[in-house]
Amino acid sequence: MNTPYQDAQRAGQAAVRTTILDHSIDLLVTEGPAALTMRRIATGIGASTKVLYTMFGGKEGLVDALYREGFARLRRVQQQASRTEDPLTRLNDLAAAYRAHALAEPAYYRVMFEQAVPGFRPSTEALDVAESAFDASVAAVQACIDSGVFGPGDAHEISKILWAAAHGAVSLEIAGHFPPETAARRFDTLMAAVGHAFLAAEHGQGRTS
Amino acid sequence: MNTPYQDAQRAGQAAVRTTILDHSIDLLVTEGPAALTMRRIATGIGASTKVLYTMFGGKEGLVDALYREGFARLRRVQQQASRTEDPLTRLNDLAAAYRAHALAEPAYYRVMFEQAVPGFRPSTEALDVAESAFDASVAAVQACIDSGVFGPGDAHEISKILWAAAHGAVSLEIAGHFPPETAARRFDTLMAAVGHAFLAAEHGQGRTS
DNA sequence: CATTATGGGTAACGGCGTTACCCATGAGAT
DNA sequence: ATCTCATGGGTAACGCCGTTACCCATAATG
Repeated sequence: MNTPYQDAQRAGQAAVRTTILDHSIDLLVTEGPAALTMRRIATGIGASTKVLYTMFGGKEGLVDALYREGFARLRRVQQQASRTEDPLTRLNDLAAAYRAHALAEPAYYRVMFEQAVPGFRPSTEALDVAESAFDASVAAVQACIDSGVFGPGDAHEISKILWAAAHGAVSLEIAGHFPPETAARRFDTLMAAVGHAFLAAEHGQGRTS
Repeated sequence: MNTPYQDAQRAGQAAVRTTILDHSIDLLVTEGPAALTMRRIATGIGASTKVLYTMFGGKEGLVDALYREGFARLRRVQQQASRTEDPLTRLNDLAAAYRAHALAEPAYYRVMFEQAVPGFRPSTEALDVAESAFDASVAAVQACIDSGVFGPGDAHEISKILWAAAHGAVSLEIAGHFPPETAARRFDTLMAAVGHAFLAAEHGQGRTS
């Protein structure tokens, strides 16, 4: 399919690509989004800015790659948190892991949800990557439904709604609207309230079509 | 207390100040956060950038003023939406108004919640202004508690949790994670689910301390 | 009328994303 | 083996940005 030359070329490009991304991530995490400039990345790896442009097409493309990486990390964290057997406590663990991860890597969270890079909008492929970070959550919700803890419903839909709730609480916390002492309690109260609405029990509020 | 001269001087400064803010808002709403530069504001009002710096101290101060204005508008919208008598439908109206306002003025929403201006963090006074935008919501929750629709609880706390839920759903919608057709339904489902947890009825989930 | 403080305009500094230009390098042809 | 030529990366510039040092006109004070 490819000549050995093309393979080698491509391998070299891939190596350069990961080098660039590694250094960009380093800048992002250690100095924040403001330090993420094309010049600093280029000089940091000992190359000229031209390389970044031929390889990523511009800052937009580079940030898109970081955006994907951010959700890939979230996905990893979510999968590690979904080993618990009991479906309901597993959902709890996933929510807690979501908040912990957001607070632990605020730079990524800003890129992912707070438009830290001024004009950036994720591509549709990037949004798909983001979507896949919540596979574990969907599976946990499905397990809750299958085991009868939750009433019947669309696991995908319920997972999205849980995500919205978790994201809202974490987002306000990071934005400074929730004081640190109360933020954790409010997060737990909100997640418990939403989860409660989907329980199989008694009365039929909160169904999803 | 003040000499007439000082009064006149101050009046002139206040007029210049509102002129600057009006033009900044105009730029923000019509061209988005990227167009909000000190140079464009200055040339737009026919002055030099120096005026902006003597009056606001820098871009940070100017954006802080816009941040306050954004929450002042939200406050106004919320108060207009809180004329309904029945407490529970009033809460519903407030939530709907919150989402409608966020979608109608995305530029403000970005300044308020998505760090549209790269390094900006609101001052504590600005956060207080933000807080006051939710007075109507707190009052509605208190009315729900007083009328027995909600169980006993801290109205302030419950209002914050409702805010977090609404914000999460709207934020994901604006970020592109919720397709337009489903966003409204998800918002309603989430708000219904959270509200349901605080109803006075039967079982005691979702209390707030 | 002379002096002095104040406030705003000019023009610059350093940094940003981006790109036009140029040259070295190496593949393919003769 | 030499030549031609396409390609990829470095240099340096362009036009922005936020910010500020400098200068001068204006107006209050003696």
